[in-house]
Amino acid sequence: MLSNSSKYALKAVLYLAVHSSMEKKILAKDISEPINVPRAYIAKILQELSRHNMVSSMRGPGGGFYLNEENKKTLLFDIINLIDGDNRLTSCVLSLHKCDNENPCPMHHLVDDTKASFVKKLKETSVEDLTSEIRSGKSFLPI
Amino acid sequence: MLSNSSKYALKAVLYLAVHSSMEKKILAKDISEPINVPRAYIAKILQELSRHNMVSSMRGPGGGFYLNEENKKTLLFDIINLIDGDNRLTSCVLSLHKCDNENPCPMHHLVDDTKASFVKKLKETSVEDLTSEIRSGKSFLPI
DNA sequence: TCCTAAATATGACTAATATCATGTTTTATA
DNA sequence: TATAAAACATGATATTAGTCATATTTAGGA
Repeated sequence: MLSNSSKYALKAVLYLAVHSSMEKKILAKDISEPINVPRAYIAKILQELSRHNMVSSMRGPGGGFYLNEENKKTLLFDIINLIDGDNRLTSCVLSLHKCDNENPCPMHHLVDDTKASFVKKLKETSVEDLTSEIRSGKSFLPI
Repeated sequence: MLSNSSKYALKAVLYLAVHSSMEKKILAKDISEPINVPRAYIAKILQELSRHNMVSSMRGPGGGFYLNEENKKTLLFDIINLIDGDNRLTSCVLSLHKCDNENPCPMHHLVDDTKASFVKKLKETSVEDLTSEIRSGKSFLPI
């Protein structure tokens, strides 16, 4: 469904969303431990996210990663697309190029609506939206 | 979502379902071409399916692969599980081990019902079911 | 019974993904 | 302005998924 990398990206961003702010930046190594992702690896992913304006960062002493207000509005869909590539989510289940509603593959009807609704949700849910859920104790971000 | 291998497996089985019978066995190489999967690779997958009774085969001259009536009742879920391993379909989106309905991860609610309905469909759909769809021209199995 | 055609088994190779390591640049502070 | 702490960039390694090749076994037909 999702690559490890994009799962890591989501976990890191959600962690930042809950624990960081402009005044409280967090080091890569202090993100890696609680979300249980290798330090150097999450650093690399954070840099990619930073380059595309999905997380904010500051170099030097007192620096680190954090989310600004704009970052928090990032859609889950955009994070996944950045890390996993454009069409991992939307391509045919059997990877048939010609598959569409006019020329459906044998599994098309079986998965089309569930997939569409999944993608729809990813497109209408922002980091911010999930954050409030976590804050209110409706969901958790453990290992 | 699904690994290439299990997509290949599904395509091969569906191809056999439509084109083969006990009297009309098909060679691995004559399956590989129409479904656009490397010959040696699909052979390997077919052997795995054969070992687990999801396709039938016969060695020697005039041999090949085919589906018997029992094979056709195989559920899509079983094929995917065999190739991709038990919990690829059912595990948490973020790969959190502790994630369940009592302890949902932040994305749990977002994906739970769509995933459940997807798995449900895979569990209640057999190869046979899809075959009739293909035969009646409601869906297609091209490249 | 010998030859050939097929699946089967096994292992080697390749490519993609994931992980690690090292050096460079930026920024704050003394 | 020197030093240290951090992100950033790049490339190397390891692991896994996917692909290929070769040898073995089985079955049918001459």
